[in-house]
Amino acid sequence: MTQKAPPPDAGNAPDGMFNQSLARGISVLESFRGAGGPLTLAQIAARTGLTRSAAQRLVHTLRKLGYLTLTQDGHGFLLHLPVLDLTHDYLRLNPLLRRASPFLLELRQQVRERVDLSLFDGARMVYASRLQSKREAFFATLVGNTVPSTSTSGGWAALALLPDAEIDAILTATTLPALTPRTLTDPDAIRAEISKTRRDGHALAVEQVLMGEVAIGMAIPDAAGRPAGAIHVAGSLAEWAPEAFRRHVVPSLAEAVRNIGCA
Amino acid sequence: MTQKAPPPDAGNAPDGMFNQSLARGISVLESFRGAGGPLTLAQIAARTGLTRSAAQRLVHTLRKLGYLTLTQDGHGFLLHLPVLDLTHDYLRLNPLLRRASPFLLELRQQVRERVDLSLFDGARMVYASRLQSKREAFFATLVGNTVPSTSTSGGWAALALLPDAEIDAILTATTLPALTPRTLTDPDAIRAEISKTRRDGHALAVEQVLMGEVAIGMAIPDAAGRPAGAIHVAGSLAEWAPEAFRRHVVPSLAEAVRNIGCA
DNA sequence: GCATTTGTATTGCTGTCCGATACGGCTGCA
DNA sequence: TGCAGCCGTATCGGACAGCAATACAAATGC
Repeated sequence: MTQKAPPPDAGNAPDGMFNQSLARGISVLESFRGAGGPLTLAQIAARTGLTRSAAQRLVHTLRKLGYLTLTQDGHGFLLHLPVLDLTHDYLRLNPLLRRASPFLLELRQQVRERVDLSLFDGARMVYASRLQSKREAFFATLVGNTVPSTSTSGGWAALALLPDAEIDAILTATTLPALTPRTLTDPDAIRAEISKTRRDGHALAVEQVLMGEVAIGMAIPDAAGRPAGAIHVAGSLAEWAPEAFRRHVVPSLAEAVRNIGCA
Repeated sequence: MTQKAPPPDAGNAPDGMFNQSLARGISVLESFRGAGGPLTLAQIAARTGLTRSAAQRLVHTLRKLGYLTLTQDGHGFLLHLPVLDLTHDYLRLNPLLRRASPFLLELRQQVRERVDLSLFDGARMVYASRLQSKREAFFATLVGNTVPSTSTSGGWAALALLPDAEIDAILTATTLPALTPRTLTDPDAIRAEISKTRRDGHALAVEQVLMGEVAIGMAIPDAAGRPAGAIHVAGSLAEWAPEAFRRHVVPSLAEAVRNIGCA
């Protein structure tokens, strides 16, 4: 009976166990989301809604801990290396990655195309591992990069495991950005793709994220049957017709997913 | 007065601007370093040196913020997805990566071997970007993975930019693990490699991190001439004799480093 | 079925964090 | 040359947020 209803967070009840200082400090780290470069103290204060004083003290603390650094020209702060230590611990300990890693390598050798593993997080898929990358813009290859669940083969495959009500919630809550001219933005078109995915057991996406790219995704369920993440295999339309790519990839991909089992 | 002996912190000066709660919360995140799996509350408390109560409150807070999660079987806590958001922001904003990324891609196309960028952090090199990986153990390919500066071509190249006194400090402070049977662990042998690197402008490492691997590294200096990071190019000894690999890689690598300039 | 875990919840005291305010060093505009 | 507006930094008394001890339900393992 412990599982009451962890309040939807938004209107948070007075929580006597919540550490405000820690939350504020974390919000300083998060204030770099979407920033275009170093942030000054005033900018951090503005982005977090904190007092200049509070921001100052938290920045000071994070600096002593190594997580923030003053840029070399002294004109602002940036996230610093210890962040990557957390990254490594997260990736290293992630149960899905641990289970999937040997099979990802095997899959990569079989299909000889790019193999990615991304983690399901509602409206977005978060890249956790990219075994190879050829053509892409560099920053798209970075760990932690996200793409809308509605715009990738892996996302479709993950969404296909959810009940329709949840899919609708995601489709309506999110604005659907057109990453390419061919990206599907019509909710019904996306629902249709999810239906196809349910029928076929895998998703096929053509030029949804990047022009010239075809990708096939399959979801990895967790023990409860909900999507934990997905594996994509991506190829070039210059080398593959979509159907040929499907025939090339699906058998190995399906076997990999089967081997991984439930995460 | 109030500022007597804070906690048994590492003998640091009393710092009225230091936010203890934030530091403790971060230490909870860091407590997963080296963990073999999920941690229980008691383990977190033990690893951080916090009271059970304190650990509880901080874990509670980090959970509400999404950074920690209770494992599905309810038997411990793990780092969670928002960590990767910080990762992405860090990588995206890192000045060295921003400068280097186009040239890394170009270099990769020219040499057609694995190209890595790692960041210099004293005794260790931290992987920030791996453009391709063929043979390695999966977890060695993860972002945030570290290798001793003394055991890699990139590390040698970075150390070569430092004054000898600092090199000695690193060599004596660190225990030098033998990652392979051929890893150099004798400080003088490493000093000799650094000398060669200074003479040649690049480092060549054979089977220092992984058997069967040859790697060439060049350092990227910051504005002050200190090492900011290094680029490695790694190939297989099955395909390349070390000297042939050197001739193949060094011209393109040197050009890339020249183009990147000072970070 | 007792002993020891696990995660969770409550409470009164106190010491830590709060935020207004002030300072010195820059940059750039006049 | 000087003022205005940033920058990051430092200080200080008061109050409120976080502290640690303690208790509880549920799961685990003898």
